[in-house]
Amino acid sequence: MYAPSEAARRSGFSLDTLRYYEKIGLLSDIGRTSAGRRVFTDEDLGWLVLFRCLRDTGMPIAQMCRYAQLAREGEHTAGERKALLEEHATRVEEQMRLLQHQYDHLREKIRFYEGPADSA
Amino acid sequence: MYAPSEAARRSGFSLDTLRYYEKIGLLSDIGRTSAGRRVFTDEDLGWLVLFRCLRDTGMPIAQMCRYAQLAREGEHTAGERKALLEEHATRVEEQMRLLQHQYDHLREKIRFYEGPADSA
DNA sequence: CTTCAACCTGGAGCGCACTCCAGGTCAAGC
DNA sequence: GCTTGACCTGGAGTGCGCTCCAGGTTGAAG
Repeated sequence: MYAPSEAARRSGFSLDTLRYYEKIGLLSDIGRTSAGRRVFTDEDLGWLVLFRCLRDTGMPIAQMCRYAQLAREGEHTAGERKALLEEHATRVEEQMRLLQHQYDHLREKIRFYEGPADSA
Repeated sequence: MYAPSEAARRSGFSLDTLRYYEKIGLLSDIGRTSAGRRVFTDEDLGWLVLFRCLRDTGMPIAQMCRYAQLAREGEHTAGERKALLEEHATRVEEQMRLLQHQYDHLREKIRFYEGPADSA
């Protein structure tokens, strides 16, 4: 059981972002104290860790919502969920290749500044 | 000498983006025909390739503007420009590490769907 | 000579993912 | 019992990087 600030700290999302994620239905069934304050469980934290992973790899929020929705629908959507993650992983691989490629370019550009004269 | 559409095709930026880059001063001194149409040189294309590289690696436009401004100021800013690129390269390395890390997480998550039962 | 696609301008609009704000509630420590 | 700070809500605002639009011009092809 974690207070909002603790959940924010552990997940790396801001308090506002946690509230936002609940508002748009990405997080659901977040517990509340009698006074209405949110209480995050370890399971909620697990979701947040997943969302962190998906966001850091560039998945749009709409797609995360879709994944979360599927998970709520039950075990029979496991195949679809897996497919969704695999498609995403493929896109991430593409992204990594591009990033590596452009990084190499960048390093080459920097080398121009080390050797002979250059401009631009 | 390239027409706008050709420059767009070769650089991977849209026509609107090329115009936008000129408007904000990222591109400057783009040639014009007597009728006012843009004419891109090989040097301009070289800049666009660099901008493509920097954008793809996540550099904010403001920083690219700063780099372009330095280049316009002359050879004596070479050190500063190099430093700017190196700092950026360092951030890109960080980004690559994070991406790889989260990609590994993602692959692990996918493996859960392959083996025993799982949810979430 | 007409047509049509490519181009021009200034400025408005958009999509995304938050982020901030005002005004209010509540719990714990002094 | 009062202060303080973490929390609540609904809704407005922000920053980034484009993207689109209206209304007009140009120039090569048929």
